Amino acid sequence: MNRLPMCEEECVHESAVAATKCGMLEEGEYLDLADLFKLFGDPTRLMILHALEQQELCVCDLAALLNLTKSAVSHQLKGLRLANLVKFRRDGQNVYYALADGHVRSIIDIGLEHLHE
Amino acid sequence: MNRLPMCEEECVHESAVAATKCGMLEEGEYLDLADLFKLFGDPTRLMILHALEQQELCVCDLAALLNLTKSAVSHQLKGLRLANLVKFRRDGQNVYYALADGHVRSIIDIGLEHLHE
DNA sequence: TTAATAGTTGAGCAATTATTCAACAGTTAG
DNA sequence: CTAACTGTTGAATAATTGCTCAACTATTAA
Repeated sequence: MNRLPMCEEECVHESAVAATKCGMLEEGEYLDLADLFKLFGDPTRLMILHALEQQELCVCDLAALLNLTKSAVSHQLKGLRLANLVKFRRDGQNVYYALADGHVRSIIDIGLEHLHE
Repeated sequence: MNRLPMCEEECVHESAVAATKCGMLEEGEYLDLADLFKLFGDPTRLMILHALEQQELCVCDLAALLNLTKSAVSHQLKGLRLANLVKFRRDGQNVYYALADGHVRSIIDIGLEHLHE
């Protein structure tokens, strides 16, 4: 996000850049989008999300499934909660987590498709 | 990826965990998938990808469009290249980059859909 | 009430990463 | 050839981040 030296302005296809600039989103959109995709950029969170694709699970289940501490799982779930990727309900001592909507599955599926082609 | 203390094994819904475990992928898949999504987890790379959704551009164009140095753009493009998200062709002094396939657009679109709902 | 279990949270540490800088390679023009 | 330009690369730095640890809250049972 720094200012450009003049020489970098000279070598550009100006009309192409101008046209592309019109189609760009506001900077905040890219920041929000990046924060969302960062959540998919960690194997632990991907495993949590993929597990929850299959069924609702409590924190302890996820910890046992993935060989992690409850604390580590809870920290990751917090990020997923704040991004509205998972929802939760308390039942007695347990807190059960589930996917909030179908976007998680869609994104993971496209990612796997890309890897396997 | 540490070993669990015994107490964490006791509080688990064992059949749910066992069933979920069967549906999980191999660990390497989650690592690869995370590496892929990490590329979407940075605003600069997202802007590069979104610009290339609109048209093929050279490194200098991207640098001017995004107010970055050519070096910064080139570094980011390297990651995108290694993940087969972008392709490139040289024409004289310029190297033109374009999206490699439709997965980038699909993933970004779903991400935006999630943010805006 | 006390004890036990499930879950959350904040601080701190180790590892990852985005950018800058400087040097280098490839192409074109004179 | 040299000079100018586009683009790449490696090292270094600054910022981010995932996990652990310890302390805490909440619910249940005795």
